[in-house]
Amino acid sequence: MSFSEGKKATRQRVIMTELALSPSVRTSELATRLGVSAETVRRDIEELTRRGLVSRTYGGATGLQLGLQPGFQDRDATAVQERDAIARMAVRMVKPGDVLMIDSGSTTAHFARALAYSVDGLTVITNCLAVAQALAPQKKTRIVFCPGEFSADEGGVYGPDTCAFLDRFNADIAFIGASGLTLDGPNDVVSNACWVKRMMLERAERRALLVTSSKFNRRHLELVCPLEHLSDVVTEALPAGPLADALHASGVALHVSPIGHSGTS
Amino acid sequence: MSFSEGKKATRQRVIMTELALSPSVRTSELATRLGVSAETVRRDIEELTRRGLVSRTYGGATGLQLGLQPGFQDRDATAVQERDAIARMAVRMVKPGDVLMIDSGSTTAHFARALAYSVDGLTVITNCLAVAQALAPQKKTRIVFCPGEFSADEGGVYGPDTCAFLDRFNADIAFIGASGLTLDGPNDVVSNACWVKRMMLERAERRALLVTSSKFNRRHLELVCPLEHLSDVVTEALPAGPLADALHASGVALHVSPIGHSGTS
DNA sequence: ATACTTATGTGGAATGTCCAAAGTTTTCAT
DNA sequence: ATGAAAACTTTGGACATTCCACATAAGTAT
Repeated sequence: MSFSEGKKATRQRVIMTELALSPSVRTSELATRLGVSAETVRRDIEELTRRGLVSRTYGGATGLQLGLQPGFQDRDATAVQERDAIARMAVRMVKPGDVLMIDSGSTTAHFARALAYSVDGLTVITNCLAVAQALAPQKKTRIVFCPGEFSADEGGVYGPDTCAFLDRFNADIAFIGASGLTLDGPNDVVSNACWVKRMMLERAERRALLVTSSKFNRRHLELVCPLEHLSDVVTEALPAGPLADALHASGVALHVSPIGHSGTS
Repeated sequence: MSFSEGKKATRQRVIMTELALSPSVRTSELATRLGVSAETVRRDIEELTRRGLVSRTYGGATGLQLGLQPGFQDRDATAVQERDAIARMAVRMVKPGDVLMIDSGSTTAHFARALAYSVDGLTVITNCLAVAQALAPQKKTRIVFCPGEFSADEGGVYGPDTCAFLDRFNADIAFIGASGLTLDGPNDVVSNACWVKRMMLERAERRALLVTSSKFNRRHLELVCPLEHLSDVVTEALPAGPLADALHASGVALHVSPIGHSGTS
């Protein structure tokens, strides 16, 4: 049983630690600090870069943008325009003084950003780090954060504690996201997330789903709830075929916000 | 009526934008892209660095650690070396598998970043956004987040919910920060924060205070606890005079980590 | 216009970085 | 032990970046 972990691994761990403390490191400094040649450090950095843990620069390396969580930000980078459009449309559902529940997810985080400087006097209950962060600068918004186990992939907290906590509150509107939307209803990959969504829906007067049209007809592990449980769906393109019919039949209010109102670089 | 904002300002804005998109920029590339000499870009970067907006590197610049709130950030920008030293020292108190409670604050956030890639298999209970964010990429760490009202200034959650939640757990070590440290003990400006700190101290085996020496003998609104309640104090310079005596008399283990072991820019 | 401050460009010396090739040490399986 | 592979250091030359002093340009107030 090896208790040590190999010199290379140790070195690279030091590099990562250093990088967590300051935004950039220099090859030469690391070399002296680690007592190895610059070439070795270069190789280490090269390897870490290949593994996607750091970003190489001339003369050293930098950590990658924090909040660039693999699962989270990946999705966040794509479809910015779509999410913008949805966010803008969803903001119009909110009026000053409302109590909102906002689910974790990249679309809902976008929504929170749009909300921050648009509506005053809100109370927002969320399990999502990015949402809290987005709303934080707006002092007139009260933010209640849920307890739970933090998941880096989702950028939020989950678990029984989260659900039990949510159960104590009443909200005007719940805004949730989803991995997919089918005739059955919204679904998600992660079971824990489903429970949180369900709880939010249960405790809110209006129940809005925020999804990009790319999620239409995508079926994932677990169904969040039947379509009829939703009161509103906000998206950026008209659904077609059976899904459109099902939405209509369920009495869901459909908010469609075509892209292209304001260019975000 | 100036509609434009001056060439320099525009240039620097471009630099910031570029930096928001990729973790680092190169002087040479910016120079050609902006159509100015490298010397000018260098001067721009230098100025941005002085303003605390970017961090200069050899050959370019990188953005600074994201995820730190404004009020938070302000304090964080200062005394980086001190906090680094403290963080490194504090990390040595932690062993794999420990259960930690980490308070919100800029020093503790720094500590969390240092911890992220240094020790495996931790469970961290925290009320601080930045701490969760720092630890998130390290998959082997379990992060439990407290409920509560989110305070943008402090970058964490507070309130009765927070305290009640903490009361359910037992930890090996609690790491707390403070606004000041006097003969009486650690104190803080914000009453809510004090309660959280107290609760953490109460639920942990070892009780460590992380403070920069600039906090010595500073008296603020509320006393967190008497000196004797602490088991460890981690700082970067030896306290002097009565404070030193008091610490010694209280049986507190003092960990001093002088600055300058590893030059980080 | 003139004087003054601020921005920007230029050139060269000093220093730092990169890369590849070759030599040395360490590690490890047999 | 022994040989082979992996890891590391060294070396030297090509190239990039920095720094500094000074020249030039642009903008501002008098």
